[in-house]
Amino acid sequence: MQFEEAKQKFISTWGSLGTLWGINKAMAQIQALLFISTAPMTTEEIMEALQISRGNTSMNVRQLIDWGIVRKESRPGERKEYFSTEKDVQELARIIAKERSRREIRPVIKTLAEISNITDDGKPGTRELIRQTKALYELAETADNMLHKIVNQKQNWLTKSLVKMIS
Amino acid sequence: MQFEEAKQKFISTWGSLGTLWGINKAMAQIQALLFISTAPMTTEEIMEALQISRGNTSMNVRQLIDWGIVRKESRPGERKEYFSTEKDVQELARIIAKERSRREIRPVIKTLAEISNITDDGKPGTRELIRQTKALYELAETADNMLHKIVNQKQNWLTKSLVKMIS
DNA sequence: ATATAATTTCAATAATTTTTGAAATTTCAA
DNA sequence: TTGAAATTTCAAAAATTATTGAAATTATAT
Repeated sequence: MQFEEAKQKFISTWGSLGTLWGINKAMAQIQALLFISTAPMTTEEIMEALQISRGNTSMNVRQLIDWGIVRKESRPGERKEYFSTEKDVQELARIIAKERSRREIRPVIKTLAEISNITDDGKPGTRELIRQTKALYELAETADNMLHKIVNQKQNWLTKSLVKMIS
Repeated sequence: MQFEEAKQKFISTWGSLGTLWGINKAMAQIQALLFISTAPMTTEEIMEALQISRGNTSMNVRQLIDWGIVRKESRPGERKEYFSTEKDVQELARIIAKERSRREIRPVIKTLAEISNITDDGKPGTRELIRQTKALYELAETADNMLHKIVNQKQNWLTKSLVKMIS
């Protein structure tokens, strides 16, 4: 496999993986492109590399900036903007985990808490609803906390010491 | 909030959360419905409760069975089938984690390994591609292993002892 | 074995999501 | 300031994904 092929493969793999962390294909592909780029890129260059429109590029780059994954930089004497992504995978994981939690997990946990707190009228249906939503609530809460603990770990968890620890 | 409202809210919340674990809305809603049901349900009852078509119900129930989350049971003297879901949240989490890993994470890890193993021709672009895909590969591999370790934990990880452990 | 209830399949349709592209707006070098 | 380059916006179009419903198939109580 040559460079160009490998590069395309990486971009498309990462792009289709977008769903896994809750973003769309173009957004994930832009991030992938910047992630393996040796220098910040302009809108024009991104459009060219991924064969997508200006509007699409603009909207998705903006979203990546909202997520805190991409940074904008300007160069003196030049009007156009240059974009680059967070290059450290651990920091990337930390940002993604935090954002997904905030955008999707926390709201669900909140709703589960509300539902599991309805008044128990003693009917079996109500009982089961309360019991099961409570169980889900606890699971979600624990998982979410655990995720934060792991990604915020100062020491490098890639060293696998953490994995060994919980084995 | 009354039972009916709470029930609908739970089904729709869980349904929209489907994307988080990679399944579609109808599939997630059926699972939600069964999860808080006090007894196994027939196709007819699911259709009625969720207001969806027979075909849709059939396909999504089958998919849930493929995932190993729903079980079919038949009763002597009755031709129709009854469906029920795994009721234990930890077991549910275990199944979902295992399936998502197998279906989506492992294939991506495999691709990342392939890409990071292309021959280094010394060009900066190639260097960066290799460096970054390797870093992602290691992160993904570690995270995937960790996930398995956690959900397969025999002792109840909801007790938060595990969370405390890695704090 | 048969009749029929139950389930599955799948082409057609609907709903949703993504992308485009051109007009409107903003930005900043000169 | 000015004006052109750059960016953003957003309605329309395209692409994708989900759902329907009726015909075909399967399963089983009698």
